Amino acid sequence: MADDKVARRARGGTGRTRLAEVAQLAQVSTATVSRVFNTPTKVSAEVQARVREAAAALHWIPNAAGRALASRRSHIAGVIIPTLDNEIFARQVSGMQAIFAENGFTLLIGCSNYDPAEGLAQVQAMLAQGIEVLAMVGENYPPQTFDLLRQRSLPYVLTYGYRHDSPHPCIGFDNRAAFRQLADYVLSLGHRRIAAIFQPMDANDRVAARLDGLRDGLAAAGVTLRAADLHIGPSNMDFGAESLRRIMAGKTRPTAIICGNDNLALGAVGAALDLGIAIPHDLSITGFDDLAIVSRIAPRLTTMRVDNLEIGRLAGEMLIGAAGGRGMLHSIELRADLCMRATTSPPRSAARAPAAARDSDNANDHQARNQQPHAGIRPQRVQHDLQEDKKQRRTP
Amino acid sequence: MADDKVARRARGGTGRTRLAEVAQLAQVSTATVSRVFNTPTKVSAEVQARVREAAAALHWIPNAAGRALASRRSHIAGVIIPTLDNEIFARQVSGMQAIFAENGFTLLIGCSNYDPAEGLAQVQAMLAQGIEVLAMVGENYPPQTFDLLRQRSLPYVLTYGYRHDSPHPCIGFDNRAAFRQLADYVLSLGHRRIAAIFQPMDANDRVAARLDGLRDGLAAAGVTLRAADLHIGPSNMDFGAESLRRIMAGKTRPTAIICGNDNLALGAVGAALDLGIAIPHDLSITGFDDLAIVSRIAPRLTTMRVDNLEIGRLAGEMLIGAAGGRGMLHSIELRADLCMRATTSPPRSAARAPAAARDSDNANDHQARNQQPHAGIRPQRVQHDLQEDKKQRRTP
DNA sequence: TAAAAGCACGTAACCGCTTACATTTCAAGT
DNA sequence: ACTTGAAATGTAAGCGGTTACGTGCTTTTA
Repeated sequence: MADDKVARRARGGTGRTRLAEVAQLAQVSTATVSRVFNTPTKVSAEVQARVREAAAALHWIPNAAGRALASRRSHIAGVIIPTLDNEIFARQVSGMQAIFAENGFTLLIGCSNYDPAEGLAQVQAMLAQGIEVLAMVGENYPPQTFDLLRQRSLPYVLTYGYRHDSPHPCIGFDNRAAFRQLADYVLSLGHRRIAAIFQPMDANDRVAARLDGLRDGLAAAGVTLRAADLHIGPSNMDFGAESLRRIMAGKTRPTAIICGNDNLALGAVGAALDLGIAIPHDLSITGFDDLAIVSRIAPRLTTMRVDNLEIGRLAGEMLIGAAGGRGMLHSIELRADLCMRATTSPPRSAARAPAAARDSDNANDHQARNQQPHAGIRPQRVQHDLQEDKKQRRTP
Repeated sequence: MADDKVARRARGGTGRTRLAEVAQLAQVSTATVSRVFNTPTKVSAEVQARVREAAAALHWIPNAAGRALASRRSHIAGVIIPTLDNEIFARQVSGMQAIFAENGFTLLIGCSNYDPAEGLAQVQAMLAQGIEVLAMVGENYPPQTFDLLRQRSLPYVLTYGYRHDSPHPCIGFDNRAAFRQLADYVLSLGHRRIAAIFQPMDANDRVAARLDGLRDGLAAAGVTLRAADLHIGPSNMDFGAESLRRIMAGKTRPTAIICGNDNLALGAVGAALDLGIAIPHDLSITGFDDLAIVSRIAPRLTTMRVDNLEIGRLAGEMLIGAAGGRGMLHSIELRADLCMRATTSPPRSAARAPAAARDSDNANDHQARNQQPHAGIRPQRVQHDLQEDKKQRRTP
């Protein structure tokens, strides 16, 4: 009776061919089939051939859920990025995916849209999916997020940013140091009145670090960033353009503008040109990221570059190691390279600039090297991209 | 004896808290816990509260593998794109992910790197993961791919391209018609010697369709595309630039160049400017895609726009419907809108051009309207972006 | 040459959850 | 008062694999 009912129960199933069917066709046990695909050395050649043939004949594709359940390994990795709508994150994901794919891992991608809470939600969803390891851009997530990870002792690594005093393993560059470098460079050109256009820094540790770095540099040179010269808003070209117009509408204009990233810089450059402001003669502008486009359009943007593909790869490799039990999680610092191009030069008032910039007429005069020099010839690329083509590499 | 051994067996498990533990703490059966989270209406309020409390206390996150196995539903969707390194695909994925997330689906992203075989491999991996539905860009996949899908009657939709005679449901625009439109536009400006720079079309149906559309248009006007004027190569700015130099090195230069996409066009424009060729006066250039950047930098590129975010959303919605058993898969054609901007104008030889272009000196002279005009005022946007701001919409 | 040690493969107990069916309870219908 | 049925909960059989153990057999080892 009871047996009847059980037998009558709809034979659930997904309809997909199962390992058991392969086993039946190959006349072996299910265990053997499993071994053929997981530990082939444990199965004789003949049997193996028979099983593979059967599997192929039935178009069998193993069911990942069943496998994950039984083996307690999902072979799924996760990565949380702010948005796919950004070349630099997309590139990181590309690098990571390549590594994970090579190692039989599926990569789950989650976008936080720059919202910490959404980031946490994504992490939870991924934990449900059974990710074995996780990479996350930045460290702006609710503390609870890291508790969850620690609780499950799930290997994770933060990417893009690097802070020597971070409590988490991270792979990236030091935002603060990078902007300090940028500030030093601009100051070395002789600029003393400098404005800044940045993306919002709530929920974005990286941006805050950048601004800190900028301030470090300015402070060291005795220059202050006036409140009126700091514009913070959406990270897009429109805001860059709008901010530039606002900045240049003031009574005393800065001679240089440091932007939080390339998009803002691109917008600012465009707006400046529209206003008839000569770049870099009347105004120097810098970006950050070295988006593919910025070195290919005029005026070629001075910016800083980080090898995001490499960040992705390194993160992938480290996490694969951690998932396998081999390898330890640790931090890796990458260099951010300054790409001096055609949107920076000494200010017109360079004659009155400090010693460093006065020593030699040309020493820091990128303008002379980059823009149409009176001599008519333009040898700028050679000099100009001096740093530009150096490969980025891990800091020793 | 045997019992002893069984009992002694290592208590496997992942270490994660399980539903059973929640049930125990809440003093209910596992079935009830499951119901609380899946069919809450079937559980009384008090019990529900007790269960939720227990789950929260234990930080329980359901195991997706177990759930998938038991329910025969993975709640996983897949999407295959050529590469993440492209704004248009990234945007499609964004749109799709938003919809899927809203519906409790996890989106798996796979990149084929423009390689059909790799695309098939990705599909197989996704089938293993148990995707319930699939979106794929383009239709360039080994036939076997579609067999697999049909075999499992897995709902899928192709995106980006649309062909009324396609055997698959697809959501996108008609590449051929779009390039026909582009060709007609360029011809209407009076151009008769036209060159083309395209990405490779092996393994890329979309590109072939584009070239067909271009040829359709030219043929209708009695113009032929000479072999020497068709340059095919990697879809990047470098190749665009290189091709332009090659084209302009010929004895008789074309007056217009139609590029397969914005990247190629961007490269061509840059190279032309470097050569001192006036755009669009000496040479008109068109792109395709309307990347975010191309309307923000000078000279603003004439191109065509497709709403990729919408494509993603529509695909997501349709597939969600299909996964739920509701809703049918069908094709949707979107418009591709021509964005006439500053890189196209009648050729210098317009005096000898057909009536349409001769009527007014300025009618189609984008150059005059967009670049610094002598008059000082620049009313071009109004006229110029006439079509540019129209929202793209589904073809009725 | 007998005992120990591999090998190759089969058996069956899970993995964590869902869900068909069984059971209990209680208000409504007759 | 008794049947009926809906509502709430429990019981336990899988879902499709993996893998610890067990079972014959063929090689070493002593």
